[in-house]
Amino acid sequence: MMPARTRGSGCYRGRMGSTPATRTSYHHGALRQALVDGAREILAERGHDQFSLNEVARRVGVSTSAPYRHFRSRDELLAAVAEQGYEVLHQCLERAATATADAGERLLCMGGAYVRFAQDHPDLFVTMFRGQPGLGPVGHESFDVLLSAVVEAQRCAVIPTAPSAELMARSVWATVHGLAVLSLRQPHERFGLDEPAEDLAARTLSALLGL
Amino acid sequence: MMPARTRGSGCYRGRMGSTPATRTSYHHGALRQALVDGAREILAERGHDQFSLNEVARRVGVSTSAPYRHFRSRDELLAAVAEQGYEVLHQCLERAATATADAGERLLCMGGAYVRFAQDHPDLFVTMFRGQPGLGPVGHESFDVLLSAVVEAQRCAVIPTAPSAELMARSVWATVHGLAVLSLRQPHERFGLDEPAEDLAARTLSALLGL
DNA sequence: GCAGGAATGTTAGAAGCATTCACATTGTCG
DNA sequence: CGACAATGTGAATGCTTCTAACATTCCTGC
Repeated sequence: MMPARTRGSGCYRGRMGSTPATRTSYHHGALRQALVDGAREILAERGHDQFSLNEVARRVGVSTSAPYRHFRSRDELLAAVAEQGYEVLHQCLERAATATADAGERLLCMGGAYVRFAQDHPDLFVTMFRGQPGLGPVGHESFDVLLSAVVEAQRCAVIPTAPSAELMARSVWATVHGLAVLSLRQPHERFGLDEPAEDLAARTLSALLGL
Repeated sequence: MMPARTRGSGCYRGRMGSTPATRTSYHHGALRQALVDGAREILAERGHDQFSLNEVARRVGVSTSAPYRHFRSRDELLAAVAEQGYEVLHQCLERAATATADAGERLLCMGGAYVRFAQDHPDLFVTMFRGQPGLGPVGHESFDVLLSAVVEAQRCAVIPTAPSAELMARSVWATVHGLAVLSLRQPHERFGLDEPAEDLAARTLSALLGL
């Protein structure tokens, strides 16, 4: 009944908000992505410890067992969120990488983009680094973007060539990662100074790389 | 009945292992600490996602509601674990700080101690940085140890005095924290090189501080 | 020493969550 | 059009956290 079946994907006309969405057809149409989005909402609102798969289902307007048609487990949904996070991060890094022609400044921009990503999308950032260890394939792509920038900077001799590019990239990643984590945790605890985290990243990276 | 009541604390004669401990008296005697220890065991074995307060209680050999006499909630037990972590970290940092007289080398030792702490006690480390934001009071003490070392190194002019000591300490903390996190997550993924994380820390900090 | 309250532990149970299974509805393809 | 795959539902299981009423033990003031 109800001739509303806009062919699979897209026939979902619930509200974006947090009220239990109303559906017009038996099938949702785009449940998988809706679940990921709903999960992100809840993660952003209540944090990981309060996260509940049942609540995601309720919010999306579907029975609590429906998610299992798309994800084997609650953790797999969170993994999908993390994967989306790696994609967004990858885009942020690539945008930063192409923002400037100077190889040294490029590294600073990328560091800033990393911490800004963490602050703009804490739900994604926390999810990415909470689950099981290991980068997804897209995580490796993100690292490659950084690695290329380091290689290029070494080629231009704007940073020392002393440790290998991989080691140096790892140091850079670790540094900005630490900055991102701590900036999320202790907003400005103890340091009244509210230097934007990206500035702090640029300063720290400058020192680290001898720029 | 049963004249075994070695006066409160200490009358607990369960095994250290993971089998449900047997108790001889009604009262446990040192339940609070036993719960923290049990929690650490489970965290080390199964990780945070599998952590269950009920299981801690079972393992310690006590009913599932007994923990609530000592902790208002499951999270409060985890907070106690985190607090213990900050104490251990503090000791590690102080030991490293007094290991050498050279102000510059001291900073490297402390960085190494930080990542070694994370690797030796991942249960504590993860718990400390998983819960609600903010350092406990003991966390601040740990930071103060680092801050003092930076101040001293600046006084000896072995590191630049350019950014304030607080900012520099924050950079150092962030850097070693990032190294610790990533070393726990990607053991040696992608880098066949298995440079001990402490060496990586020393190298990275040397570059950061211009040592 | 002993009464009685403060600590501490127990049992039973409410409410919520993850997961599964049998079943219902719908899209799709021959 | 008719079967089959995909997708969603309802009910049930066994876990979890947490509360409430009750039991035992410690300890303190008399």
